[in-house]
Amino acid sequence: MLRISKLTDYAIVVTAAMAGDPKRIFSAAELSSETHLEPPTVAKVLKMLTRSDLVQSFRGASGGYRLARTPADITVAQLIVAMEGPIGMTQCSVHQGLCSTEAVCALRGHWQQISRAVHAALSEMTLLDMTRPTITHTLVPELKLHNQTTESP
Amino acid sequence: MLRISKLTDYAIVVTAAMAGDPKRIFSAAELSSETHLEPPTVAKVLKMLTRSDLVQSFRGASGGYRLARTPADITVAQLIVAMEGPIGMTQCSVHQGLCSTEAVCALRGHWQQISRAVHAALSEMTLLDMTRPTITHTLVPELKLHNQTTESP
DNA sequence: GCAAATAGTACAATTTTAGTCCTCTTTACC
DNA sequence: GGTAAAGAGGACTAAAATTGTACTATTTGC
Ligand code: FES
Ligand code: FES
Repeated sequence: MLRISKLTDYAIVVTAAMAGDPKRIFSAAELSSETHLEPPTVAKVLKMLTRSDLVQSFRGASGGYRLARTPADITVAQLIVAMEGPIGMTQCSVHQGLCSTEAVCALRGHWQQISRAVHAALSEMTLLDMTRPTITHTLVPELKLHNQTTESP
Repeated sequence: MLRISKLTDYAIVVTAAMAGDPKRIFSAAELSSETHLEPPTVAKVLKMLTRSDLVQSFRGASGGYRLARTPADITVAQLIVAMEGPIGMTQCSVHQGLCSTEAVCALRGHWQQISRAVHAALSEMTLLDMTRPTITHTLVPELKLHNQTTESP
């Protein structure tokens, strides 16, 4: 299914909520009730994002979190990388020894190429885009070109 | 990490091996020794691919498997879909009820857009491409346009 | 009929992921 | 200075998904 983890999904929900008011400092509890996610989960996500410098944290009473940059400068790719590590689709992008003859195997280079393409696609969507009304920048005509033979349940 | 499953990886290794001689009928055992993957694993993968009509199977003595189409007509996207189901990156692409207010949530549509972009990227790589020497069709200049701020170990 | 080979299904073990909790440190405010 | 609010960090449990394997049935060539 080629999916991101739930935690990553949450991270985007939470940051999208923060993007609604980029200057404001939100406590984890506030974000929890706003997003309807469990407080410990929200806290965990925010901590991870803080370590990657995508959000700023303020400790102490009346502390909280704030986006470290403007929503337009935070991409989905960055969020995914922060939560899951580098985008690489195969084991063999990292290790080797899976394939027939490692030395001869052409697949590896191609996987890296594919990963870059995916990364590029994910880099084009920013948090700002995500907060816009859904079908905003409709590239609908373009989409018709790829008629999904593979449906979507 | 946004990765495909190992089984999917194997599927591509196996089909790439078959692409080396598209007309030939390989037994699962042959493919196993050629790819250095365990026989039961190779068998499982081939069965799944058969159900999606990406490979043809021939039962009985001297039976085996063969690609159902030419390598140029089988894309990585098709292989991934065959192994993992439709490409959709989030839960919320399928279910709903995760986000603040489902009705208002702008994310869902954007996720679908992203998934389509990824699918398009994966559709551009065929099995034929995969069997070519690694850096074959270098779209390198194009890649430079997206300077990865997020590195890649 | 027999042997080779796939189909299909079911299962156990492993590995990941999710989710929670607890303790420590920092800071605002009285 | 004391107290309470809030985050940092890590450890731990439980649940889910993935892997890998085994077994039985069916098909086909000789
Ligand atoms: S399949 Fe990844 S290096 Fe060969
Ligand atoms: S986050 Fe997916 S629908 Fe809102």
